[in-house]
Amino acid sequence: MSRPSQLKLTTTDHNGVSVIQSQAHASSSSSLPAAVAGLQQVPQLVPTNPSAGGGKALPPSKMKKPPADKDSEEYRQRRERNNLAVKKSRMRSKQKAMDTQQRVNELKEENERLEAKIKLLSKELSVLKDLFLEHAHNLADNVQPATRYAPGAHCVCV
Amino acid sequence: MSRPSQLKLTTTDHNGVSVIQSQAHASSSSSLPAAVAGLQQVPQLVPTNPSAGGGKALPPSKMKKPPADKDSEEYRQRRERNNLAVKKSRMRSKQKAMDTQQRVNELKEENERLEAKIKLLSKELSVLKDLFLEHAHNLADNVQPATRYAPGAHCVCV
DNA sequence: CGGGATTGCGCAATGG
DNA sequence: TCCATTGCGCAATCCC
Repeated sequence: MSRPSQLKLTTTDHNGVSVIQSQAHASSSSSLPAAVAGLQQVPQLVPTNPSAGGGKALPPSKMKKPPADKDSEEYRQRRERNNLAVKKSRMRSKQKAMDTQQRVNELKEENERLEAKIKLLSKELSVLKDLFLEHAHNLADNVQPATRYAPGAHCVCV
Repeated sequence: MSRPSQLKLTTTDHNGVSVIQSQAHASSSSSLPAAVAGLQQVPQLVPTNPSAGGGKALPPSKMKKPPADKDSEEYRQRRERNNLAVKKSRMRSKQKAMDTQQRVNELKEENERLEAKIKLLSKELSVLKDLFLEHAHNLADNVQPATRYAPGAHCVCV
């Protein structure tokens, strides 16, 4: 049935969110080449949505998703891991795209090859048929002067 | 041409930047958590490096690069525009990828079609050639013994 | 419940 | 100057 997997999320975001970002730390970031983008994103209120709509069967587990303490060491670790995963995923995605593009090129080439072959075969066939025709005419002339083929008729022996 | 395009930004360690972004606003409806990504990025030090290395030809224009005043109205405007552009660009990118994939499928189909045709033509050609051989034999053997076709051979005149 | 893989998104640098 | 593209990080999900 329908897959509600994709939230719509009409983000008409006006984020006028107030944020406090204090982070005085020697981020152990993986020394990215361009630390250029040393940004940081500040999370916004995360709805600790406890009792969602139809929820009911779920045991009342604590459901704690603390505000992702940016200072937390574990947090940074998770972030770094994810960043890595993201990079990997994107690389593969890009690679796949390139592969697909290349496949197109290969197929196009192959296509040309095949078309050329078809052209060749067609020509060969044509020549052979003409030969046959001629032969047929000869036979007709010599053997049966009476039986004439109408113009355009062919004699194909199979 | 040395292009200092890539800032190195040796963030050796004091990356500890603390920023305070207070913009308490009646977040009115925007508090919508559903706006899952209502984040904000905090910029990092942007080296307002005025006296760069080899620069020289450029007229001493004001060279104003205010560290992106987040509060600036114009800033927000630019950001929003860019976000829009980004979204658009990504959409096109994705679309292109899908198109490419579809192209692969089409080409594959076309290929099969062509190969089938080749097979057909080849067969036709083969038959015709055999016929030729047959006739050649007949002629060579003699000019008399009428039907002397090999078992299975046919002579069809059309 | 954990953890990598994806995905949508915003920011900034850069290209045109 | 503006838009387009691209690399990157964050967070929410998806999916084992």
